[in-house]
Amino acid sequence: MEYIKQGEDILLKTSDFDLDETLDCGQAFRWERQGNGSECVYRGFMLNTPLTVSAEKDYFRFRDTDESTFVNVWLPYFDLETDYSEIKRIFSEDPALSKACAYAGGIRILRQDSWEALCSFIISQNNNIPRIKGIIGRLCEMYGGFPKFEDMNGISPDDLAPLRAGFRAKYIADCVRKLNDREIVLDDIKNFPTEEIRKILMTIKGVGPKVADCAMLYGMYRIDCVPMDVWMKRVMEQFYPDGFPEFVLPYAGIAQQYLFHYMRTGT
DNA sequence: TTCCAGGCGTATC
DNA sequence: GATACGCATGGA
Repeated sequence: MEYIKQGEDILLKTSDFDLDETLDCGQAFRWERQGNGSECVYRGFMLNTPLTVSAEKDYFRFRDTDESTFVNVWLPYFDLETDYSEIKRIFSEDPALSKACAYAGGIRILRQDSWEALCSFIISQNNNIPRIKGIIGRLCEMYGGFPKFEDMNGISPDDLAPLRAGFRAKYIADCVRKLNDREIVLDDIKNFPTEEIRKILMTIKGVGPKVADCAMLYGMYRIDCVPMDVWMKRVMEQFYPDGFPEFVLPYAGIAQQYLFHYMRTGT
């Protein structure tokens, strides 16, 4: 991984990175593909930090940002300092994972903000991706950007009616209240053991095992967490009736991302 | 019209 | 602890 500045833009050379596979595989909901389809350009945000990123012949072009933001926000966000070739080499010992990596080897885990991930995946439950994006988009409209939970202090489910989030509105309200009351402090618990974080997150209404694991995997970089949704249950039944092999476990969350995408859009 | 979507709360056993 | 059912909304 190396980058250079070119005028206002930053050009990045790296491997194991595909924008479509990474930004459109159900781990983040605020990236929109631009243009006609022939060129690969995405615009989106991490909280309220904007970015336009495109894939060109030999590099990725990062626009609407600056070097300090690139280094401090986007390098970690796209997990660009992790060697995915090595992880895929480990996965290549497993037949199903090997296929999943061959199908979409440019997936990376997005290291998102813990609150943004938690909020997004509360909204995701029993929902489809276009509608998840719609609800989060309306949340951002309501607040002029992705709100801090402090901005939402005192919110009631009725206040959230314009989001058309359905039964999830009361879950968002409960989450916001617990964070504002400091009943749960994400910055503190993200250092706790995984099991303990999961237990604490699940005290929030509407947060069960799956949403908790998404919040941990995408919002706290717990790459051993495997969110078990309907698709991953199918994967496990079909390929891993006795669970993942031992050598996958430390990276099971990343394995999950390849397999989820493969099961959902491949085959 | 009915079914389903990156689940979870609740009731019941 | 396991299982069945309802849930807001909107697209297919």
